[in-house]
Amino acid sequence: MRRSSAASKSLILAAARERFAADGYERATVRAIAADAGIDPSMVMRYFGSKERLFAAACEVDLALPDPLTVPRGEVGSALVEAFLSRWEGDETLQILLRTGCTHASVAERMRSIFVTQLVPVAAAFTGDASEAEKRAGLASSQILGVALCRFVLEFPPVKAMSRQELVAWVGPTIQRYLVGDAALDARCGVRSWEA
Amino acid sequence: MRRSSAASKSLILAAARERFAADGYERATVRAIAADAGIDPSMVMRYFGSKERLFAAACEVDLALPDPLTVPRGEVGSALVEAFLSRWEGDETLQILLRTGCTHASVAERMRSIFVTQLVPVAAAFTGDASEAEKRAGLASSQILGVALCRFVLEFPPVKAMSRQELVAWVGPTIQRYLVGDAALDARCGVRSWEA
DNA sequence: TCCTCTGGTCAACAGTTGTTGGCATACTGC
DNA sequence: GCAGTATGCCAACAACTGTTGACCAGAGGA
Repeated sequence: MRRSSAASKSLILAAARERFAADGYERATVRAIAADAGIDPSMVMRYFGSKERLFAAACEVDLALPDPLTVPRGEVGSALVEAFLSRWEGDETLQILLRTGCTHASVAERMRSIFVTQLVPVAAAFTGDASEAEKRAGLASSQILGVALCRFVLEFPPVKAMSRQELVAWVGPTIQRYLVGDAALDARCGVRSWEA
Repeated sequence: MRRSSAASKSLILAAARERFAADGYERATVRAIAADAGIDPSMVMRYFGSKERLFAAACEVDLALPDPLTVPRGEVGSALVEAFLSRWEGDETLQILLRTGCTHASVAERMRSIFVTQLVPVAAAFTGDASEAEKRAGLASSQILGVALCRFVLEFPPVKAMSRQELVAWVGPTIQRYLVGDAALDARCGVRSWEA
């Protein structure tokens, strides 16, 4: 009895997260994960039942976004970008979701539900209209996921190289406009109003 | 001799594009592609040599972006968004690249090179500084790829449901600011200047 | 007519995958 | 001491993968 079962389990989980994040679902083989963890493949099955359930365990996530009501209205955009970057750099979970969500419908579905339960409420704090809140949250997601994609997954050199402050300075205002900007004003006279 | 070899080849290619776009590289098996095309798997190998070369043939792409000098300076953003949406809806190539680029380093590399050769020049038309052009092109990419991701791949309901004009109205100004906005002014007094 | 060339079918290969069951080993409680 | 249990290793499984080569059918020129 070298390790406790809990220790083995978390070893496997850590290795799995790394592999899933780096290679995606199919190419992260149970054997490779087990080898990384220094554990027999059969133990993976014993502890997690199947590869699919191991995957599910590997990508549990809570965005832990800042409460929109605790930050000044004019800084929601940059606060969100900050929060997302931290979250993204903190562990590999979001990378796993993004990488595998592109090819696995069930993971995409999961991302959609995360989006609905965690980002839509933020947008809803700034508008009474539920459908508009969804739209605004969707736009904000597109920009945030796009940054994550280019910076952490595709690794576009300039996006990867930009400092965090620089990124926040550029992208924050975009999110700000999407979330609390005045759409009507935008439409009327060209965008100008997300500082509101 | 039922079909010409060219006809078979393009049948296979069409089926391959669909499968790669829907399932990604690994789960789009040669057998499945061949079955879709109504052709024996061995013919796929005969015509394309290997699965990898079939994949390469399936995702040749030319963005055909508008020449930035032919559109009014104030409309570059919306013109680009329009162009990208058309390109994206036109065929499955970009979907293949995005879906598989998330898990395959070589495809990601290819996306990076497409980015450098096709988007950076657009940004460079508005600034003398090469490194700033890269940065601006990177930011624009992040927003454009993010929209594509949410609309065509992850299918976030609100982003998928938005009309094209609506999307252009929201996202166009963002791209405009990234490409031709005044960064110094942004930094000094809050963003306000991408109409320039 | 025969021969050849082209497009197509079929069966099989070697390797890898997720998954399973049996067997050894060490620790724990009696 | 012993039995029971939890942990780990090993070999094997069936299924599936990309890929190969042998063989067949029919068209077209000699």
